[in-house]
Order: sequence, then C-alpha cells, then structure tokens
Amino acid sequence: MSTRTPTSGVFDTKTRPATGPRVRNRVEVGDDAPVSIPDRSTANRSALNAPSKSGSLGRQVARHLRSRIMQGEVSPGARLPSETEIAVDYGVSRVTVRTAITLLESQGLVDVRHGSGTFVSDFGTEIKTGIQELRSITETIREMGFTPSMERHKGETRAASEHESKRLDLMPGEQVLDLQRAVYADGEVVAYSFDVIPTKTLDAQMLERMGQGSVFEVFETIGITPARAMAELHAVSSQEIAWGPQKPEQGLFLLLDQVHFDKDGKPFMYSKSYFVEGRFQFVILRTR
Amino acid sequence: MSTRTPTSGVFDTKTRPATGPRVRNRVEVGDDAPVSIPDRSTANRSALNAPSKSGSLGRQVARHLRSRIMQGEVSPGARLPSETEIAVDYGVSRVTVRTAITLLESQGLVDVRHGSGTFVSDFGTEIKTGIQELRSITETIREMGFTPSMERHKGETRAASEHESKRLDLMPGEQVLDLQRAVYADGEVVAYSFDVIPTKTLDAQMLERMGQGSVFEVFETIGITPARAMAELHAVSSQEIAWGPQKPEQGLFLLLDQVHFDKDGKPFMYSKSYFVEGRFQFVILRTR
DNA sequence: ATGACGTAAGTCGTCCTACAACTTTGCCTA
DNA sequence: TAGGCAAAGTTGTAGGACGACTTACGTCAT
Repeated sequence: MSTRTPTSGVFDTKTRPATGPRVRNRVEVGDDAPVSIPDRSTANRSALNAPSKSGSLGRQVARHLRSRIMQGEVSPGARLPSETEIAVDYGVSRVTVRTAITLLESQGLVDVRHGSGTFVSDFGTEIKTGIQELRSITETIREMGFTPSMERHKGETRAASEHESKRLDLMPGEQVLDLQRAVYADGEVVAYSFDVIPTKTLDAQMLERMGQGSVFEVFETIGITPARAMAELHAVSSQEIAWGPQKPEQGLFLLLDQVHFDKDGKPFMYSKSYFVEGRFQFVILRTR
Repeated sequence: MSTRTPTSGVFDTKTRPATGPRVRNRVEVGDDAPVSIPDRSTANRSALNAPSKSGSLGRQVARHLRSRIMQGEVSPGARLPSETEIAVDYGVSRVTVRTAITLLESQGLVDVRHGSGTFVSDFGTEIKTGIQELRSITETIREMGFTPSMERHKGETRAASEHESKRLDLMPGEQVLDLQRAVYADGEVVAYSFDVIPTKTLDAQMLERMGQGSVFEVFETIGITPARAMAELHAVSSQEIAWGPQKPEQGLFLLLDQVHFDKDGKPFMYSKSYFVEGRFQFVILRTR
C-alpha cells in the first residue's frame, strides 16, 4: 500500500531560506489505500449536534466532513465512502450529502469523479492556509502550529477618514477605533495589523477588550459573525509601516486590504494587514 | 420598488489615482428591483449546447448563469428567478439548478436566502477579477473590457532547473520550454509572465504555437484541461524582472508563483506571473 | 387612520425513489 | 496471453412531495 505518492512534496518547505519561522503547514502526504474510514457505526449522526448548529444541514455535514478530512482521518488521495454510505452514516438523505460534497469540492478539498468516487485532494492538508478562508490571523497562526501573540502599538478612537467612511458605509465624521498591532508567531513578527472599527454599536468595555485578544471574539459576543470579506492585494515597499526592534529592514510587505461583512451584508471592520514578505506563506488554491 | 440598495457603492473605483489603465471592472450598482429577467421564453435550454459542452449539466448551467449575471442581466442585489423557474427555463430538473446555484454561492457570486430567494451579491460584478478563478491572464483582461496583447521576449527550450523539476514532477535534466512574455492591456504593460512547460508530450508545431496565442488554448487541443492550480503569493521588489521601454521604474511586483494541474492531478505548467503593482487589481472574496 | 396579528402565497431545504452515465473490476472467450 | 464483454459500484439527473422560512397582504381591534 505504500506506492503512488504522485505529486507529493511539490510544495514542501525545503527551499526556504533560513529566515525565522516560516508560517505555514507542514505537508504530510499520506497513503492511498482504497479503504476508507474506521468503523463508527452511526456515531456521526449525533456528532452534528454539538459544535455546528448553524447553517443548513448540508453545511453542517460539510463542516464535519471537512474537519474529519483535515484531522487526517482520510489520507490525501484516498477515496471517501460513497455518498450513500455517508448519507446512512449521518442519517441524512443523499441529496444533503451531495450539497455538502459540492461545497467541499468548490473549496478544492475533494475531487469528485463520475462513476468512480470522491477523493481527497492531494493538497488537502495545505488548504487550510488558503487565503479564501475567513479566519483571524492569530487563529491561522495557531492552527499552523505556532504560538501567536500580539503587541498593541496604538488604540484610540478618532473620526473616520473619508476613505474609511466610504468603505465602512458610515456618515462623515463618525467615530472609529483605530487599532495598530504587531502580530507575532513564536516571538517573531510576521505582520502589522491596522484595524478600523466603528464604535457606534460598541460600549467602552468592549473597546477595551478589542485591544487585547481577538477582535473577532468580541464581535462574536454581540452577535456579529463575519460572513464575507472583500480584499485587495498589493505589494508595498515602505519604511513607514513597521515599528519596534524587529522592524524588517527591507520594508517589503504583502498588503491585504479588506472590508469585513456580517451575514446581513453590513460592513463592520476595515483592516489593512501588512505581512512581512517571506515570513508568512500565502497559498491559494485556484479551481476551474 | 426602488428602495433598499443596502451596501451599494462600497467598492467603486473613485479612489483610483490617474495612472494608466487600471485593470479592473467598472462597478455599476444598479437598481434593486424584485423583478428579474427579460422574457426569453425557453431559449436558454439550447444556449447550453453552444459554448459549454464540458463538465456536468450542473456546471454548464452554473457557467451560463454566471455569464448572464456578469453581463449585467441581473443587477447586483436583485433577485434571481426561483429555482423552479430556472429549471423550467433551462429544461433541467431543479436538482441540477440547485447544484449550479450551490456552486455560484460558494464562489460568492450569489446569496441564497431560505424562504426568500437567491440574490446577486452586491460585489457580484467585482468577483470576476477574483484570484481563485482559474483563467489565463489574457482571458481575464479581455473579460474586463480591455484589449489584451502579448509580446514574446524569449522562447527557447532548455533543461529544467532542479527547482522546476521538483514542482513539475520531472526527471532531472528533462527539457522544458522557457517562455518569457510581457502582458499588455490596451497597450500598457500590466504583467511579466515566465512560463515553464515540459516539452515531453509536445511536438515542434505546438511549441511554436505556444509562443503566440494563449498557452491554455494549445493545451486544450491536446486534451489537457487545467483543473487546479496551487499558487503562492509574494511581494517582490527587483530591477531584474521587467524589460523594454515600459519597464516600471519602481520595480514593485505582486508575484503569483503557481503550478497548474490537469484533472488527473498531474502538473503541466509552472509559471511565475509578476504583476506590476497598481496596474492590475486583485480582488479576493473570502467566505466563511 | 393606525397598529398588531394572522393568514396565505412564494421560495428554499430536505427527503424519497428511480434511472442514466460512467468507471472499475474481473471473468470469459478467442 | 490478449482482448472484449458483463456486472457491480458510484456519481449525475429527474420528478414529486413536503417542511421550514420569508414576505406581503388583508383583517381586526384600538
């Protein structure tokens, strides 16, 4: 069973220059047994209740399958159980399983072959680093096996600029929280984050908590869940961005300029994230 | 019915500096009529035959719906016809329409609301610039309303480097076509493209045609269809990349370093695309 | 006239059953 | 041994049905 491994190691980290912690997943392309998943008779049916109550059934199944895949329960390249089996396993209809699998396929996680089966993509383990995933930076760093930390450089309320008002759909002169922080992975700076948050719907206590932990967590407590983000990508070379003792000398950054929207399509945060070139690995999966 | 327009105009092009042709879509946030689509009785059924024969029926419908949306047939924010209507319109089952819509939803093109309908995302017209779409650069430029052109700077066969062999899964020393081209939009250079293509499965005539038009078109004729691409993003500042009279002086580029895979998961091209910062707009839609 | 409430129509979500299209396997035959 | 054929398994599509949710509208009481 140890044959194959076709495109394995295409994207490993060997070619990295020895420059600090390269934030990225380790690639572990596993076996390709045509077999599938342990016994687990009908346990997955109830597994849906606990963590993922939100969204349609299809989404819930997709989430659960996704986590199982990423935890390595199915090796990259290996076949998933048939749609019928999965349906029985989760106690849902095959239609629901199909919507779930369609979702995973569009995310590039699996590869559906007519008449043959559904296979886990060979770069399945990479994808969680993907840029189209909506996660906070610290969360991403943690998932990649590093210890994230942040250092607040600035945190004050001021009037929004014209540019910010436009992106956040604010009235001119409305108050915003201006948050400037450095993001570290295992003690090395990997990004500089500039967040702008309207204070209209926030009280003082929340503003305080924003500066400490994850901004998204605070939003979560008041029922605001990020649903989408529109981002622009830019290459930036400037000495005006970074600060502190670890300020990178070359001043090269990858800028992720993005507006975050909640599920109702309302913008609730505008952030510019300057990633230090070479320290943070962006992987994109493009699909047909 | 002319109310609403919730988050319209969040991403317009007003803030562009007057620097040449900014390759990007013009945003035309239209009305938000709950109405839908012109008459067209049952014409769409046959419309599927012509351009899009490949892929499942669901994919074909998705492609066609996609093009209709992007051509502005439905304004952003407006509702699509109901799934049943679309099914009748195209002469397919509602199941097929649902798989198509699921696809579009996962691409962020539409927003499906239970009990209400399917709505075109407010940034619908932007997304075609999206990075997760798999298209050639020239194709993208053309879709954005500019006239693409290319100028070949170099086109020769040589042995693959170790780095390239690894990414393309080649034996050491295998021959590759080294293609270096400048990409123009309306006569202004927007990118510098470095493609490396294994010559093993190609004859001389094809190698010649590679240099001229779209590389993907040539691959198409021999049955190789791009299915996925893994890309890395980098910010690059260098004077060694560009050439010619329009060589940008600041030397700032956004590098898309990617390997293209066919539907069998085999790599068939390795390309580095250096986009001149500020000339080419990258928009990313991130979803939950 | 105005506001709250309930009803009905429209739409998406899920289910069931059935069959077609495709892939893979393995057996059978020449 | 090589080729082809058949069968089993899997995904793709179809049609019908009902539940869940949203919206609009009409009714009724204030």
